[in-house]
Amino acid sequence: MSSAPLTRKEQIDQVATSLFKSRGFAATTMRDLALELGIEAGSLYSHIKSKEDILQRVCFKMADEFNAAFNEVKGQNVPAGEKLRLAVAAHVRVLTKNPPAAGVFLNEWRHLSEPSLSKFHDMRYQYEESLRQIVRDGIASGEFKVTDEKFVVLTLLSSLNWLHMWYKPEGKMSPDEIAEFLSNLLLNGLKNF
Amino acid sequence: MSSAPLTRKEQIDQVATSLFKSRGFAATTMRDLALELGIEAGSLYSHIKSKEDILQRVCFKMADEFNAAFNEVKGQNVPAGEKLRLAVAAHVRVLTKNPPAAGVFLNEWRHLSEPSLSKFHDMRYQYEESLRQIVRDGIASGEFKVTDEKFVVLTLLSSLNWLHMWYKPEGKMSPDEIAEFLSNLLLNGLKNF
DNA sequence: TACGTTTACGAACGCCCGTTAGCAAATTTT
DNA sequence: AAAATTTGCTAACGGGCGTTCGTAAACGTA
Repeated sequence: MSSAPLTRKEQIDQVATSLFKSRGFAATTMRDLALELGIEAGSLYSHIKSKEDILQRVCFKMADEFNAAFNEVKGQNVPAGEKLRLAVAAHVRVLTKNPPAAGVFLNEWRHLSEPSLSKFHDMRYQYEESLRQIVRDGIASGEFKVTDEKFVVLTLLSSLNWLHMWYKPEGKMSPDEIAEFLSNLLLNGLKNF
Repeated sequence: MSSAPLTRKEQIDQVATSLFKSRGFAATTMRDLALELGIEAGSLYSHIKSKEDILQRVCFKMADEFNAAFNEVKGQNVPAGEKLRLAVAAHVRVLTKNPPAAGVFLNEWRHLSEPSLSKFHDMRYQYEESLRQIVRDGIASGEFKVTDEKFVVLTLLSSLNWLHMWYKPEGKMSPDEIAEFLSNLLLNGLKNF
């Protein structure tokens, strides 16, 4: 359970991520960040290219993790309901593994500049589209009674993506239990939970 | 259907709200705002006290609207499921009546400074607590099978509060239809919609 | 016509921002 | 031990920020 030794650059990314999440990207200054690390602001530039450089690294690293987790689900040959359950679990697992990075990924991506911003948009669209496909399959097979798969996926992601706001690793529910709870709630509803 | 003539101050609030929502509070400059209004930055201060002054007005005005809409639901003597349905409808109605203001209320409140920030936190806690009470009543009466009312309310609000991100007044669904869709999804689930 | 109010201008203020440059320790590699 | 690399400092840059100030048109009202 020992953590690998972080390079200075990784330390910077990590501390910046936590500041970006709690104060926002725009409201976090390089001097704040340096102070947190016990060095001077100018010293940061021995390790990083720019402030946005950090943001890009965090955002695309998280995007990769979401995709990797989801790709393991995609291939499986199971009913839509079960596949959605697995997708939710994968999503929750990534979200809870690194809540600060998840927060930056979800809320601060809009401070990316082009062409990173467009690339980010594209990746997110693909991810959502894959989820919509699962819901469409469930509708086609009669498993889901709903008709508007866009609306369903938006609601699904919305309810998942606030998790990082209140999730605490030391809380009483594990990521898997959270995933199960959310799956049940969304698939069966409050009345038939 | 004619709109009342806006005072200059109300115009400023309105334009600022839309900028705060699309660019964020911190990334919106007074010079941006002035440009949008066709005046100089200094001229703004003939009408407003400060940049945060605008933010406060938007946030607390929205908070009042949420409370007002919810208070009409609170008093009604109906089963928990029905009451939750009404609360969702009320919430959606406020959310969709002014999406930019809703966006600022939901995402930019953290740029409030004390004591406004604490006041805001308190109001939101009260709102959430009222929702939790409905869920608790539903659990006590056996109407809801779930056990963790905190989790339920967090998920409920999460799925509602992203509405402003994609809702367009000219879209094919009315606020009431959206409310009904969301209520069904949350109460009955994807499988029994 | 005179007067108070509303609305706006344009310049400037003090401050903070991201970033750069040149230099010097410290650390690692050879 | 020498060389190369990593890490950090101090000082400063150009620029943008929210805001203030004194002034002046424009406007509604008497």
